Amino acid sequence: MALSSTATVVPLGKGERTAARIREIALDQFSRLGFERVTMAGIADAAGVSQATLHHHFGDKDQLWRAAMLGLANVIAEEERLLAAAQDAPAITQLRMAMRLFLQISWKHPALGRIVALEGMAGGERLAWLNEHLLGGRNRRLAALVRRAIADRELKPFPPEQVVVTLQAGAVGIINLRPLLQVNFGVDPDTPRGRTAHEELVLDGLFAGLLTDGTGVKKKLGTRRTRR
Amino acid sequence: MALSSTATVVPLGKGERTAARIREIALDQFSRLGFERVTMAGIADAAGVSQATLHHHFGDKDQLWRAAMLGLANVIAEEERLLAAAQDAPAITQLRMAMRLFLQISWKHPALGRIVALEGMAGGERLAWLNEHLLGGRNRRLAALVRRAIADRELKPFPPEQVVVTLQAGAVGIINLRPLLQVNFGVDPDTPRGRTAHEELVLDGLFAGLLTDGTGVKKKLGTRRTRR
DNA sequence: TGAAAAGCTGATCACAGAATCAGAAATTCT
DNA sequence: AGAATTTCTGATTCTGTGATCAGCTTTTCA
Repeated sequence: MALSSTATVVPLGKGERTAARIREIALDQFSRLGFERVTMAGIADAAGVSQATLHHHFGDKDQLWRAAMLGLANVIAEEERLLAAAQDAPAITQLRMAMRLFLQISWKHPALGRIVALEGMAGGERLAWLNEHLLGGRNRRLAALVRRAIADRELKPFPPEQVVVTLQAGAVGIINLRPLLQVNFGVDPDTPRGRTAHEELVLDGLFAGLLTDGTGVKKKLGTRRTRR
Repeated sequence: MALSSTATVVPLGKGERTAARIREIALDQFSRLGFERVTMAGIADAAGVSQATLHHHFGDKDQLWRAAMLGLANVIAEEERLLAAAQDAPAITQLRMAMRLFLQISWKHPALGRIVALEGMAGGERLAWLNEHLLGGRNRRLAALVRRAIADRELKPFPPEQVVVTLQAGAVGIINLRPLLQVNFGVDPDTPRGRTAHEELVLDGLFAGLLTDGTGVKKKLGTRRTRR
């Protein structure tokens, strides 16, 4: 039940507090199990309220889902803010930073990656909603960065939209297929060490490629950490 | 309702025919919607039989799921066979071929990638089953190839298991996040042209990296097609 | 050809989960 | 304090879904 820092200073009333708690729990469950496997009773239980309370605050299950998703808006805004600080850097640097940020943020807020993967695969109305309200702007901005990086001759001239989704899909896939990693190789990526190794692998793998440059020596790239 | 070529020569009886049809439809629906969103009634409807028939042939929903999944065994066997033909080639070549095969096969049998993604993300009993009965051997074989390729100094020395899952996740993610691609950029990867471009992007992107080598000229790699 | 087995169905049951509602309890407002 | 409003609940309804079963039809086979 660790709650995120809601930046509001207003001392929210009782109703708003339980509503917020419900939203958090709902976000967690929705992202973990997917829409269908989540039950109103389950959320109510975890939140320590009656099922009817959920309906009182949010109407129906769909509306609760949307309310919960808006909790991710903060997360994305956080990424935007950190990225905006580097807006004068070369496009390729910003791109790399964006991917690193996404991985780090996905680590801090696992719901983000899981939701993108789950709904991105399912398609349908919920994906459309997510895109309109949460992801669309970010994706368009990334595509613009890719275009600039290609113009700068820093990226190979693949179709920019596909590059964005490739980067995104790679990251999302890797974040979410952890169970596969665990089941197959007994590796636990849920440790600080494992996580860092994973990040490096993803970033270097995607950007610089897995192949050596022929000499057997891994060329060290600019992987400097984003300052916090 | 285009049915795949069941290689059996025995002129299967009526019961086996409908059972096979049910399995096919079930595989399609399970991979598309995930276990929970699939209903027995839906499958029965699509197969043109009564719901009770499903239970007659397969017992319960879980058993039907497993029966349907075994349909993928052929697909994986097909990959194995094509790959075995190149077992004397360098490990890195085999790896690249394996990835290309996986992409091509996933195109021909979309259920494979979707299932791996869906269940790989969900974890749980069904993933364990899949791993034991379908994917485990393949993954271990890929890991061995990666190890050899690293020993040959062809791949950077990342942890082999993570490399496998990275490759797999990248491919799976890209195959399955098509709706995301479509929603965001209006690109339709479901065309021969789009598909090929996609394959190249994934393979070159993952293996050689998205970055140019500094000269702005894309180094052409051995992307020769597997003969059929 | 006739009996046995296999294939299949409509009807029905049991149950989980979403949604509703009247009213109790708590909070806010004047 | 007392009214009004908000917050919350237990009980209930309703719908969708998995599963069962008795019996009809078709196929198999001796």
